[in-house]
Amino acid sequence: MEFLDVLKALGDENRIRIINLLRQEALCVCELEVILNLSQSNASRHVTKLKNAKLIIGEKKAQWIYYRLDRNILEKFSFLNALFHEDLTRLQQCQADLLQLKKHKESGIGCEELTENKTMRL
Amino acid sequence: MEFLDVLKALGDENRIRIINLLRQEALCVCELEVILNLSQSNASRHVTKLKNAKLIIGEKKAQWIYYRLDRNILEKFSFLNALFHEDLTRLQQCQADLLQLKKHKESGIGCEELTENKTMRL
DNA sequence: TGATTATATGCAATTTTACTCATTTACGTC
DNA sequence: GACGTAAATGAGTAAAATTGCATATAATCA
Repeated sequence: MEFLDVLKALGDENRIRIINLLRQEALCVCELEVILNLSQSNASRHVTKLKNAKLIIGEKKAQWIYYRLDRNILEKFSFLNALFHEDLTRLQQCQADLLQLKKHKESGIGCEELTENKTMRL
Repeated sequence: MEFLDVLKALGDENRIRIINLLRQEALCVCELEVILNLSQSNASRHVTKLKNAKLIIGEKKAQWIYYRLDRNILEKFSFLNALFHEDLTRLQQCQADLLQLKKHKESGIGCEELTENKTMRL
């Protein structure tokens, strides 16, 4: 059942935290890596698992791949709406992670901003 | 997070099938065993896991323990309502299991009925 | 009391999952 | 083309989960 793949993909703390961040905005692996303090390969593997479960999709932009929630699956399994938009928002860890995300974005050391700054400096 | 325990408990086919049956009515381990064709210890272990995640509670009656969904958790995590009452009902396997449950109940060889018949025969 | 039934659990085997390290592939900059 | 960064993946390991078999406990019945 693909339904079970979805549930299995959700049964991991790191992947729940990733989902929570992507709920807010599209992010690439290197950003998830920093915000959640995961190793590169570990972050990538969790993202791959979420992608295989069709919970997220990635869009390539230059050398980055921006991952975001896939709306198709939200329509397919109605429990995901409640899970993502209600239950997740109440979790302490998820709230803390969103703060980290905000900090990270404001710090201006995001992967893309860095490149843009480099470019601007030329 | 107890939230994660719930998600992990749901990430298994046998446990989803158990949940699906208990959605319909309270059942004891020996009935789940027959309907889902699981070994006794395996059925018991899955039930224990669901119980630990507080998804189900058991009520002892004579030598049986009747397990049913715990309404408290449904109020705590809103996604469970949609999951149990919408998404589960659409799964082929779950629909088939409900038919099996019906058959099992009608057959009159349920654990309690058997005892009742025995009693009546006396 | 002794036999039967329902349930839980200790132990061990097997499978699955998560993780790290090192490497590869792809894209972009100099 | 050489170098640097992003992302994926192969290999290996450690931890966790699933399961079966045998046994233990508790309740019921004869």
